[in-house]
Amino acid sequence: MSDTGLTVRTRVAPSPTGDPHVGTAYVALFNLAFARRHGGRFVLRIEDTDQARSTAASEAAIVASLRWAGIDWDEGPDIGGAYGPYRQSERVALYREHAERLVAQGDAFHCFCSPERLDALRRAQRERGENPGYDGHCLGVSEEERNRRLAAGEPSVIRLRVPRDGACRVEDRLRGMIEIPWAQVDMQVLVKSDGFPTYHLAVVVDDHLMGITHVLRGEEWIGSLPKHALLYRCLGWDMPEHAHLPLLRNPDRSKLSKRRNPTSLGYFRDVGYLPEALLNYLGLMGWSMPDEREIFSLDEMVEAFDLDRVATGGPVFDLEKLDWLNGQYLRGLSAEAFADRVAAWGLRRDRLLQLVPLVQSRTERLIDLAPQVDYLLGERPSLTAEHFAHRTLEEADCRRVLHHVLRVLDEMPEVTGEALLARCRALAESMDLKIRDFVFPQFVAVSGRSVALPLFDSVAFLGRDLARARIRSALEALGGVSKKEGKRLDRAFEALPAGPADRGPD
RNA sequence: GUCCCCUUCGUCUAGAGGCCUAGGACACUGGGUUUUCAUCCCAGUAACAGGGGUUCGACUCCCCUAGGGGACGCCA
Repeated sequence: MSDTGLTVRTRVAPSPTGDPHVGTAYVALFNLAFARRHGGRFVLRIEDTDQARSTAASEAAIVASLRWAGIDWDEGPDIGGAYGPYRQSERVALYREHAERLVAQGDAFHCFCSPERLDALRRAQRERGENPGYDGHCLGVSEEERNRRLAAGEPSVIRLRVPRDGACRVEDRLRGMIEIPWAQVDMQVLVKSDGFPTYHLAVVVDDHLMGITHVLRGEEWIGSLPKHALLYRCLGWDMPEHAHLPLLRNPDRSKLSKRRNPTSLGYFRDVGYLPEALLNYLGLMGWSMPDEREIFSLDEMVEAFDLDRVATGGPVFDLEKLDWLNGQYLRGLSAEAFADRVAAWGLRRDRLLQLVPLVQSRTERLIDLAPQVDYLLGERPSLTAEHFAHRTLEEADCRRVLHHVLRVLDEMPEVTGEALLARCRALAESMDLKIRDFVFPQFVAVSGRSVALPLFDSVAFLGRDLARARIRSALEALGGVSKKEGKRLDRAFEALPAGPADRGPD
């Protein structure tokens, strides 16, 4: 609060491990609005402490997407600031230093347990019906032994020492006092064996060092609150005020996920939502204007923002209302502005250039161009099961193919025509299908017809998210995939020789 | 399973004990304007999860139950 006399500082801290998520923009919006409202500063910090999954490409995409959405930060990895660096991989020494201090104080300890042991431990605990958690095995390691094993280069991590009795009480700005028994809190790893910190250590150290006064983050973090509170205490720091925002939900009320819905900011851009409409819509999720106005700009939201008006129930991310809102914005544009938006969206030269290799050889008169690319520049027709009638493939086969392709799409780090072709060739072969047949349901799903421009290039042009949405909707047209069938298909996919690579995060 | 969070129309929400015969928006239905369609305008259907308290009075406060969600990783 501004009444603390301190400058309000908030941050959003995405992890660069995948496509830019609409939830990131949502949390960023609230942090931004709160900071601006109180004349404070809003910071972008990149949490790239997972060396295996973080990529520079993802970071770049996130930065670009947030900017596209209209989110602006005062400090960040791309623009610098007084509290840098703003990329956690560049702050490792800092975490190390604090971790060592915690070890010296006896608040943390080295652990030499192998992943295999921990795995077996957790399995056994679950079998016994106990809560999985570290058993304190290395708590008994003497200082001499520890130093010897460390000197010998034995792999180790640093864990937080957590009290066993009592409960941790922390005030949440939105939900009031939250009390969690310490027995529920695991002895969390703070420093991994690669020397990198985990989220829990890094977030506390950075939020403190960067002068963050208010942490507005997703509800999913409530369970980690005790660890963070304990770290603040052990390090002798004041804890920033915490407010856990509700989680955006799928229509079935589970946490919004890319497996069930479009979640990538790129999707919203490619389909043609205006960033100001998207931001407005996100502002309607769990928050309302004092006068109940539903159409408002970012500036208007900033002016009126008040944490007391944040609701705690998880809002369903409902595309229908977003569509209406986007329509309001689109219709409100001048003819000039509208034309500019259309051009910037789909008729850019670079975008058109991507189309040329697909259409040039098939074109005799320019007027014939539009019908060829209709499904690439526009929505494809809606489908029914009849669209999938095929001389050899049954509906069940089509479902199987589409489901598996969806999995492939999820797993590919980058969707290119060539990569997709290679992947689908292998998949078709291991499913004992001719590529020609394998490709049929995809043509229908993606283009709405069985004959269209080259499939894989079409998918690449549309992009992962749009393609995913169309295949999902095709699957619906085929009667939908029940939870049970989904599991069965997942298993079938995983059993295929050309099956899965690593599945990405949501 | 354990812990935690949440619960107003199908959906987003207003409501901080009497102003509530529960308001608005999307969606839906009906009507009007319009060369079709859309826009736009008007009207309508539709909710306080259930049960106990507290109180003169509960959507609003407390408790229990139910339902939903999240977390239980060398991921964030």
